[in-house]
Amino acid sequence: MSRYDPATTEPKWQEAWDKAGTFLARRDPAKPKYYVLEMFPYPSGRIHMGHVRNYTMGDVVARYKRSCGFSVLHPMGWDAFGMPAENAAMEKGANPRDWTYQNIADMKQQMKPLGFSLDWTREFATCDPEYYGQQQALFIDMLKAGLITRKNAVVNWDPVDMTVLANEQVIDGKGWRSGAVVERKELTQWFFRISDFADELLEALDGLKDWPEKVRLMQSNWIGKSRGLEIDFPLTAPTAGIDTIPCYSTRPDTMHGASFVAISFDHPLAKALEAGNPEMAAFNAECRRMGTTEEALETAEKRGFDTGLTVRHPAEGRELPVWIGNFVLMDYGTGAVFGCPAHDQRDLDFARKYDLPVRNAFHMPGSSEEVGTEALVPPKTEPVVYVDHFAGITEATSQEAIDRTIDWFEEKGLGRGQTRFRLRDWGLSRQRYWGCPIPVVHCDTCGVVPEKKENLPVELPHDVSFDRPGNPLDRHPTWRDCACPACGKPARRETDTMDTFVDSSWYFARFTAPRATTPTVGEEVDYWMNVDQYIGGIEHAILHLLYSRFFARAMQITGHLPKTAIEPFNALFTQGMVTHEIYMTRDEKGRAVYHLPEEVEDGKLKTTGEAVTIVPSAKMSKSKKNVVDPVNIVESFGADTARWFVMSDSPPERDVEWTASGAEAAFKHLGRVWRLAAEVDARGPGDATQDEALMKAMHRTIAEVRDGIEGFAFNKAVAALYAFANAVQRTDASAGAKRQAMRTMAQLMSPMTPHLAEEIWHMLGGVGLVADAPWPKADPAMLVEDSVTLPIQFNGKRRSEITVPKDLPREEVEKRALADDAVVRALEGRAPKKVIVVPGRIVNVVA
RNA sequence: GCCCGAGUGGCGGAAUGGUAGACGCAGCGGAUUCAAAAUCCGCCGCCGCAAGGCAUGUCGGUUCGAAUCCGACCUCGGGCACCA
Repeated sequence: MSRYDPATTEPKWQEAWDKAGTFLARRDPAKPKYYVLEMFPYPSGRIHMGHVRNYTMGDVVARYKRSCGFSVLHPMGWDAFGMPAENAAMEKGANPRDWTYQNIADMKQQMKPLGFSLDWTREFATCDPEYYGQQQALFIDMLKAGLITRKNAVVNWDPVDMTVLANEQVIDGKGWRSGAVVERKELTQWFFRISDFADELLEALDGLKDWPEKVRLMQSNWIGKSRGLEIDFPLTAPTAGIDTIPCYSTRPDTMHGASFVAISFDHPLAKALEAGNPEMAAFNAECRRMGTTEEALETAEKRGFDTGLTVRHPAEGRELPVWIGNFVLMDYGTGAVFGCPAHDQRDLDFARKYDLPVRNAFHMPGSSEEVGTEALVPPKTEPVVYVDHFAGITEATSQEAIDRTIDWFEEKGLGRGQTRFRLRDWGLSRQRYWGCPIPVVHCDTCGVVPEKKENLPVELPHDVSFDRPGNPLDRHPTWRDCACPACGKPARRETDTMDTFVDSSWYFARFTAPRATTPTVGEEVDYWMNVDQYIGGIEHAILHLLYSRFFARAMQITGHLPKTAIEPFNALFTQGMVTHEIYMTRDEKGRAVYHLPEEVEDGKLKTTGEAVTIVPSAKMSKSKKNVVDPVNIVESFGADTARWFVMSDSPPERDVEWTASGAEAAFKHLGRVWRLAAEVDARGPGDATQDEALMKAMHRTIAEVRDGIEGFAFNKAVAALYAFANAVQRTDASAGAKRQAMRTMAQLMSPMTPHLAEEIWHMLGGVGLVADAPWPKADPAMLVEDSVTLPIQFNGKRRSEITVPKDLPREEVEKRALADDAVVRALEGRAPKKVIVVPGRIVNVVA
């Protein structure tokens, strides 16, 4: 062999690892453990470059930690429930279960050649009855522990298809299949009581030192702890048995500027009034068609309807009109707010539109400007001058004024200071087939009864039809029928299934004992939990991670996790996407037509020669056809090339653009490394001590690769390895020193390019597998240089540089700098005002 | 709309208060070759003949010194509770 051939080399070493059981996770009390986990994939059927990047990062960490002497757990599984299987059933007549398992088989076959150091014996899919049966057991335990409740919630309802729609199935307020205008419908559903843990989940964020700051911030804002005031606004004429409208506000200091009260279209008062007012009923009905997302609500045009009722200002006694506002959510606070147009932009827009008064509650010191079209929102930390303030405040920061106003209202008995959270309970019911059945039974005598654990799993029926919309479980001839677990009389199963977020909220714990007949096993979770390093996309920063954090607590309360695992993920890393240019032409009607990268050459279509428009890099997506299939890359260049490329160039947290030239360059480099190893005389003379320059470069590289991997800067580790290859290529060192250098090269590259590393390790006479070799250590003595080059600045601009011995005293450095030609010229005979010497870094002469 | 993040050569990026552009891609020049592929060596921010000047999304500030810290803005990306 005169050239590196991945097609024969890669399978060879994969077989060697398999045969030796190299990557099986074993509980070993003599070693520290390390659990590295990548967010498991949805089995779409094809792996994509995003998967390759995600799993390569995890693999680099797993292999590195293994070399450092840890007992590593690095498992893989499938997040297998979800809507795409049902869509495939509707579109292609596939059975969701068969479709999903075929996809899993396909994806596994595509993933295996990439050579990840996974323990495949622990693989499972969330749609395995052995998995979701244990999830049902967890549900029952959590229900009994009071962690789950039932209440009403609003869903998107398609009145034509008679089915519940997911938010992504609502397009411009219409059902994606039927095109019917979507309605809001209230259903009784199951909820995890996550809001009971709001404060706890918030406080514990501080302890997550190895999570990205941005993720902690996002979670903190999502939980949204606020302190405010609940104030009762008495109706001047009580209506429908309602005599006050309680409002919650985090800015009670603006109460003097209150000029209206807005209630939700779902507020009890609105519901009572609309019965006798067709116009109002029509307005409310329109509001209720708005969709259920916060985004839809916030971006919709602000509209209102005057109820004709008035309330009294609780502190000032004046009358304020009561409006229905399409921007007020019944789920938040009390479903009613007071509007202060002077100090809130949304309220101001609303007031201008409906000609409501605008009153200043305060102004900035030294001014008293009228509010025009822009609300006056002062910074929280600077004092403002309060106008006619009932709580006796004249000048204060808004935070001080908020606190004092809350106290004042509490003293007078007119309001209640409250801490509230934005976080709502987690609705887990889904009106769908392809999910984990909720293990409860509805009995006419006993009501809602949890299934007995010995009857688990409540298994999904296989014989289902998707010939019409809706949940096939509802119309299955026999599945619903069962005996009540309490009284034994005929009863009906719950046909709702669980949100797929439930499946992914505890899978990490299941990997520690994937075949157990209980959800977890004490000694296994005690040893393996927590996940030491979790890696996945930033799109999961809030929901998946927050739900998992809640689940860890709920599992601890129900005895399925130890107290030490209350936060399941010690360290989190969020990686960027893999992107690619988009190639586009237009058809005769001007519509965009997209082309696969392999159909394009030099900016032209290979078939017709037509020039394509190149749209800058975007997330790889099937619809834009800017996808590169990892299978093709592995076939042309080998797994190591794909792995090396996705680790190089871009920092892992940022997006990386896939380019054909970049992939080829990676391939060429691996060939060069192989050649460098092949050229080394495996028995040639010489030893490392004689070639200090090469050995210094080697130790520097050891340190840089270590720092790069530990600091999640794989691109820098790769850059260091490129530089080291250049050093080896250019050296005239002895065969012995080169051999040493290239063996270390094999070790340092092994986390990224494990197959090539095994090959050259073997060529150079390395003992056993490089995967089993202990990680090389950088010798601190080899990392220091004797002299250092210092740039010399004059007034902060670089003018020259001097090379001085490393330990030269500061005064001597200053003396030599001032003697420098460029400095002498710039000083023009003047004396310097100041000379700043930063040892080892820079000299700045200030004149 | 709200919350979070990112913007540096032709391109991906490095430098996280101290020489802006490590390393790689593309490009240019050379060696080798009958020729090509492969490989190797060198050059490579912009303007300028040069001296020098200008450059890290934009504008302003702090500092002896700012890509890095602060303020305002612009653009792009992620999330917004039933996509996974």
